[in-house]
Amino acid sequence: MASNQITRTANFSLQRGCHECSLSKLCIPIAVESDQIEQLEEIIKQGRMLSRGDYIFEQHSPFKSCFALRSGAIKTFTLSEEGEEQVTGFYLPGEIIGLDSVSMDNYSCSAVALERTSVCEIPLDRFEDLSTRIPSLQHHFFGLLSSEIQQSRQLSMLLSKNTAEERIASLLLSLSNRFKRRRLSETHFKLPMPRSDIGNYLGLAVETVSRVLTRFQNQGLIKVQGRDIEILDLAGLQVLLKHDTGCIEAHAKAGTS
Amino acid sequence: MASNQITRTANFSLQRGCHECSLSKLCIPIAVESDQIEQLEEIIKQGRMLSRGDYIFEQHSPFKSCFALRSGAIKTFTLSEEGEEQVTGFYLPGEIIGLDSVSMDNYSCSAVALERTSVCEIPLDRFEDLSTRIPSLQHHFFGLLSSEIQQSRQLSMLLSKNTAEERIASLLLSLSNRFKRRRLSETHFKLPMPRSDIGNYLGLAVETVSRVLTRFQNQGLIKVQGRDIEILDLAGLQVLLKHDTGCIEAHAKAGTS
DNA sequence: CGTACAGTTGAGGAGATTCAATCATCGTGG
DNA sequence: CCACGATGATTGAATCTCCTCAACTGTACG
Repeated sequence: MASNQITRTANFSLQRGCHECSLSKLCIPIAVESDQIEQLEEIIKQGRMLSRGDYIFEQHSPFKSCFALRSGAIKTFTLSEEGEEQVTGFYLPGEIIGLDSVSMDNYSCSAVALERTSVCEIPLDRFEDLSTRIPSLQHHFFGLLSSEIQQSRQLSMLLSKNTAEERIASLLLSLSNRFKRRRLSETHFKLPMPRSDIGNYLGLAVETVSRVLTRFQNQGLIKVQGRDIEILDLAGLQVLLKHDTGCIEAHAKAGTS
Repeated sequence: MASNQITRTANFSLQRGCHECSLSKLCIPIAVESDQIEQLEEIIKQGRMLSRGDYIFEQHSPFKSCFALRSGAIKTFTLSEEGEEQVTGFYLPGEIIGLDSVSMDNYSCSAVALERTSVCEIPLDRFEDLSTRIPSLQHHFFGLLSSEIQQSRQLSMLLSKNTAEERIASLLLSLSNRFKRRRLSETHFKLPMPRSDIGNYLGLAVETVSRVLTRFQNQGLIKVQGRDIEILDLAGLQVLLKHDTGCIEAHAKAGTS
């Protein structure tokens, strides 16, 4: 059971709170004045640690909270009746998961850690309450939800119109951008997910993902070594997507407005 | 210019307000007490009429309002740099458009009437303001945005995993459900959009849409006569989608929670 | 009544999938 | 510490679905 896995890893604070968090300029705190940040900290449960494979929440279980990702990486997915998995998103630090289940009774997907990960819990009833008192917070949250819609739309567009190469280029560039935003290298990073998850997410067979990556390598666009990716020709990848405006951001998840 | 088309059709009230609107149980009013409904009416501009081809708003123009669809039908779409159209959604009475642009500076897509249509305008700054005073309204709007995310996710899943037949079956069933919700026939209706828009939306060539529809007809699932659709075997269509839970609702847009 | 436009139908081709086999990598236990 | 199994990743060959191109038919509207 997932719930066991969650409780197995103790709840302890990595840091004292949002005001000291290195991600505060990417995450929710960006929406509130510094003198209101303690009200935010009051409702947010800090830094739960998770190991790879641990569930943050499970599809169909009662919805209570969204989660802000502090470190690590998370994938969300749904299971069909036949138990087939469908990956719906990858999330990196500073991004928020569970937005698609807000004000639903149950989570519409499961979330699982792809590596050692820590998250902050945002109980939504208390957050809604706080939002009515801090209009800028409400405004920000509307924006988060809205941009999540837009990003999901762009994913749909990517899936409906673009080839395998374009889809994978798009994902690589999205990851690159998101690493860059955190002041990490935009050209050299490690994929947090296996090929199978990439394929599942992008509507491609694992084999196709593999083939495209080696093709990119042969073209001198990237250098692949397992999950280690080095982008040699950023512009070259971008050219592949020139068709669809903004699809570079298609997988970038909530976090900035 | 689209703005000309908008002003060309005069702004006049079809009905006095939300409290008399036949869609009040599908639309925003469902979220507020009857004694608060006048506060809602105060900020909502009623019943602007539009002809086929008229724009409700245009991509990249400044975002101000969302719109509730009162009658008719609307499609939303984006244009790529090369001017290629990408249909992002179809909307029917009781549903709300513009949610993907909330708290953005500009609309992220254009919205155009597919037939004679009337809409109610919801200026978002005033709506946000009202939301802080009516928590149930804020809660409802969070829910609207959230379910829009979910529906967009389900569309992504549909596009990434399903065949042409499954996609089209899904759209037909979605329309059927949405007509049913408005107490119209769920088995006999008129498609508000041309085949090209269906194909564009579902990531299929027009020819494929046509072929699948005739195939469905030959299989006795439906009866097609141009845009006139009669579903002869509702269960049969549903069987085609048994794989993906919920994708029947994938195209159903915001309106109920 | 003819000109657009929307929709249908057919033939051929391309991209991605599936099936199958091989290779690499990582964590674990002997 | 190395061998081993398991999982992840790669590569090849055959197949299939859907797209493209093309021609044709039907329909709406001036």
